[in-house]
Amino acid sequence: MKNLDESLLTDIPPFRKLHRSDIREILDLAIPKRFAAGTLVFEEGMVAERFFLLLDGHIRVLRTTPDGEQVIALHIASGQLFGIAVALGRNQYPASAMTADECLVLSWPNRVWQDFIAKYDGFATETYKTVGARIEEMSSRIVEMATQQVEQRVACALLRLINQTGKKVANGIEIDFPITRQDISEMTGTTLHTVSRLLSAWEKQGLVVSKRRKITVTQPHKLVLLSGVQP
Amino acid sequence: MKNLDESLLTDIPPFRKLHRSDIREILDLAIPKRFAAGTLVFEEGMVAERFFLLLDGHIRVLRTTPDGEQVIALHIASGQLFGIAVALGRNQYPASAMTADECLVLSWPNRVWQDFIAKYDGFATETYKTVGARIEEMSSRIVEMATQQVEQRVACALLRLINQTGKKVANGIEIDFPITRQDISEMTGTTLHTVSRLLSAWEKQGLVVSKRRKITVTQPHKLVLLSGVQP
DNA sequence: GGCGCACTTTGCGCTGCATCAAACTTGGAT
DNA sequence: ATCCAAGTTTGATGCAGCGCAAAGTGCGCC
Repeated sequence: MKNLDESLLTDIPPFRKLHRSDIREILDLAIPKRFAAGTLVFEEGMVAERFFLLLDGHIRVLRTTPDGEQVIALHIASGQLFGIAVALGRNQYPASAMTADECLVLSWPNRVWQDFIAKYDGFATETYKTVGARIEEMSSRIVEMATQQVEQRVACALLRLINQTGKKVANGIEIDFPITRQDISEMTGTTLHTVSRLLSAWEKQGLVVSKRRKITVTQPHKLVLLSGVQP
Repeated sequence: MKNLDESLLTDIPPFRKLHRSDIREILDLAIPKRFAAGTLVFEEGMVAERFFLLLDGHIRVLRTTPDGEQVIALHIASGQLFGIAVALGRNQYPASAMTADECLVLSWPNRVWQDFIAKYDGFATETYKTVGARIEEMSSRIVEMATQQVEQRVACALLRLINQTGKKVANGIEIDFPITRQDISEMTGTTLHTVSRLLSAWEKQGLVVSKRRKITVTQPHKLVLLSGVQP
């Protein structure tokens, strides 16, 4: 499309070191698109032809089991690349990407990837830093799922969410996109019932406040205690 | 050290496209080292100064929880790079690497990484393909842990092991390095007791044969059925 | 050859969490 | 204003698999 403003990319790590003219070139190759909440950007198994940058909103990376259960592998916050199968030598997307709220996304065809890597200083390094962070997150989740009880896993999931996408508000830190008990159960490998019971209990103890599709953590510190890191 | 033979690297993907002279250069920069079974090559949290290639043997990638429990994140088969924190913008190793059997390892200082990437055609691509495969494996494990019963998870773990490091023998496919019930429990987030019960049951049904520290899968197909993929 | 350790097996009771079931709440659509 | 679907809460029940305990077995080593 036309006339995306250069300032869109200047604060985003993979592009931070670039000159205005480089950013212009990059933007001119991009296709911007708006997605409504709850829509798929791409689906697991699709042939990967493009890679994406989330400019605004929040994205869930999902995998679906043969019998239709969903698991949320991770969340993408704005400013991050996603769907970068091309960077990892995959020709299909290994998971689906669904918007959690309204999203603004840029995308480029895979063929420009090599140019970006070769031409733009810091692009490769910063991108693979993101990959490294995601690997670290995934491996932490594996450790959690292997060793911790449900309560601790849910606490960890909540902490991770407020760290990554939390917004400071009057009474604490809130998760600034709509999220249901079901979503949290899909992040932690439990059921929405159990998550509901936990949140109710925590609300009674004053650790969190939650309305429908909205959670605010009022006492992160106490949640950390529950999560069972370094006892 | 001296005089490593060029043929060591010619079949290994990241180096496959290179000329003999390039391989010579690369080998001259490498330090080879032998590790006995059950020793640490590097430890979680250590400042990452080198990256590694496993020439022979098998390596377990471990993480340890605050209360001392171990989780096996993945296994490395010979011919693969590991400890490539440098490729992912990390300056500490995010996990420990322990040999499962006797291993022969090459290593290089991180500072040559950029040169390898820049200079050697296909090195980056092949390396990141490996990274992609590991991400895929980890995300599959997350899905399994979130949705499957212990029996299915153990079946999956066994299948993964024989696919990655299995050796065909007379009566089936064996895992060709020593592995205990405890190890399998650390891969699947269960207890050695449960693994022992499962293996005993499977042995009665003729799916596997196992001796101490040794497992042979005799009927992989039936194990696939148990593992619960695509019903 | 036999001591001792590391690994394995098996039994039993208990519990954390899933499963089933049903009512309640909320916000958006008409 | 009313209705409805989506999300949430709460109770009751069952069982997979963990924790604990104790005995068995193969292997390396002196």
